[in-house]
Amino acid sequence: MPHHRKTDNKDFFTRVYEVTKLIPYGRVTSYGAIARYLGTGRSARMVGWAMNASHTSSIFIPAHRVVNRNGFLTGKHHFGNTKTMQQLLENEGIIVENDQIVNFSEKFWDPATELK
DNA sequence: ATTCTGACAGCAA
DNA sequence: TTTGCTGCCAGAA
Repeated sequence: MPHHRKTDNKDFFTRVYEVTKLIPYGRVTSYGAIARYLGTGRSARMVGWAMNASHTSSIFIPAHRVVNRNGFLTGKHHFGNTKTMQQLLENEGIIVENDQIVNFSEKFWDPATELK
């Protein structure tokens, strides 16, 4: 990919969504893990941007399954209600205490090792 | 064209 | 252990 234009930017968001959609029900991953899987390991913040934009997408993107590297629900304020993200996770059997996922290592799904 | 901003992550203190 | 700073880089407050 020699060039990097607007269409490519859109591809980045699309690629982020593609990976996000593959996160299994009841599992979670991190912004950085998605970034690394896409080969842009230093663009974790951009993954956050993509999650923010995903809410306006007509396609369902399970953005609630993306948390920070320590399992904290750092994106909770970007859902309609402050409690929404946690509720969505709890609906999938994930336990959240003090904005952090319990047994995070067991729930963690790393695209780099799970996808081939 | 320029500047500002973050749903992060890593590391220095 | 915890906090604070810095690099990051695509969008647009």
